[in-house]
Amino acid sequence: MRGLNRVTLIGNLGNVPEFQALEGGVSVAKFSLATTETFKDKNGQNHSDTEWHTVVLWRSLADLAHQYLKKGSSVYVEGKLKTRNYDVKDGSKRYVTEIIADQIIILDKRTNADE
Amino acid sequence: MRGLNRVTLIGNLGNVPEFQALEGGVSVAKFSLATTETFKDKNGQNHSDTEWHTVVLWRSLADLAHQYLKKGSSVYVEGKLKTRNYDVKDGSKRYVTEIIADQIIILDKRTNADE
Amino acid sequence: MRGLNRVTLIGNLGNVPEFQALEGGVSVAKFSLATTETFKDKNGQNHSDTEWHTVVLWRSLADLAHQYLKKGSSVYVEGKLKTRNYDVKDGSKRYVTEIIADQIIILDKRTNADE
Amino acid sequence: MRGLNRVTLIGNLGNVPEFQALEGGVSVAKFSLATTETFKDKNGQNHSDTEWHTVVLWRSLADLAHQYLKKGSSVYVEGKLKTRNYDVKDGSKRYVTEIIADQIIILDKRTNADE
DNA sequence: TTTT
DNA sequence: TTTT
Repeated sequence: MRGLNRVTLIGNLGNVPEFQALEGGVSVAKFSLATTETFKDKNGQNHSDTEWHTVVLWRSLADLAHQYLKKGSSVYVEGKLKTRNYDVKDGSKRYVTEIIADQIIILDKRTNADE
Repeated sequence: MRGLNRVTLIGNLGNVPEFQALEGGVSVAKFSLATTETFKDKNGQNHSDTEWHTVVLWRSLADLAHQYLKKGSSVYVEGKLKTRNYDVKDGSKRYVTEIIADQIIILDKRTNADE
Repeated sequence: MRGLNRVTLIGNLGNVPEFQALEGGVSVAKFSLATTETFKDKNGQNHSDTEWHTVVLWRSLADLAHQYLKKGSSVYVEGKLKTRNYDVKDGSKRYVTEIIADQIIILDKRTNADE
Repeated sequence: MRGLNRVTLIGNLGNVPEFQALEGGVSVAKFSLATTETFKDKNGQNHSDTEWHTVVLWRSLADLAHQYLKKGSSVYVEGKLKTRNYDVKDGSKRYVTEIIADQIIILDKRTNADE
């Protein structure tokens, strides 16, 4: 291994995972994950800051997400950053950064995959 | 703490850090970091995949980067993901995801900050 | 920063946190944390492996643990490894490795510190 | 995945890796790794604190360590904590906590495995 | 026992 | 000693 590209998140899903079964039996899922940070400002006031992440899961992780995660679920996600580009009509390019998951831990009791 | 938003990278700088001393004595630096992953495909062929990240550093970390990092430097970066949006002339919005560093370790002997 | 010493755990408490208010207003807490790994063996059988860790918390983290964590609580712990030695009656030394926490996230809804 | 048990270290080897080829073609290596933390005390004095870790590597990671790491090498190690016990002559037990590596990145230019 |  |  020569480089390291790792992301770890704990947060809540902003939507039901979008799930697709691709040709060849491969499945993909995608969801938005909110991570919230709380902090006190210099005046001692509590604030919170929410950051939204796009999480992409493949194969068995996609199936797991599809089966057990719902809007609001709490989850630990581990993966890597990947920036994709796509073309837009006007001929320019757009970039989007996603987290390709390689591990998840479902943190809600009720929706837990081991039940 | 309620959420977790952490990125850890080991890679090489693609450029000299851009450095700015803002009003009020605050400094910022920004650089591109390449993380390279090597893997064998199903035919046993070696491949490598490079991902580019935008790393932003504030205050003393910006100063450290400015002083000790150069193009090609090897560095460990720890921070959090932040997606900013900005307006474009045509009235639409663009999004860019950056890593806001909160720790770095310089991994090159010759440029080491502790020398 | 020149070195990195970081541990991240998600698991369940094996006991109520032991809590002590030391002289000078400093508090300490300590608990055992079980992390469970599940895996399939070569015959496809499911197995699980539990590892026990000693987690030590100081000051406000100790207070938080004391107030919100109980036996069985699910928690994310981030900290560093520290090996202490102590003398035994026979004149020899014993070593014990602990995780000194610097962040925790309480993962149970019901005992959540933010409620 | 239900639990998380992860350690990440950046430090220097205190010794040449001890290497063993076990029966059945499996290899193991073991080394001590020093992680050094530097900090300023309340009087502004610089201090450093070194922690020693026992790192165990199996199979291809053992071979890699054997071939490329030497005393003083700088390395990134990722793995999990495992506490083993062993019996002592007087009938009591001793415990030792080790890091079982599952990834390493060699950080010295000269000894780099990719050269 | 390492490194800067 | 925990949890699913």
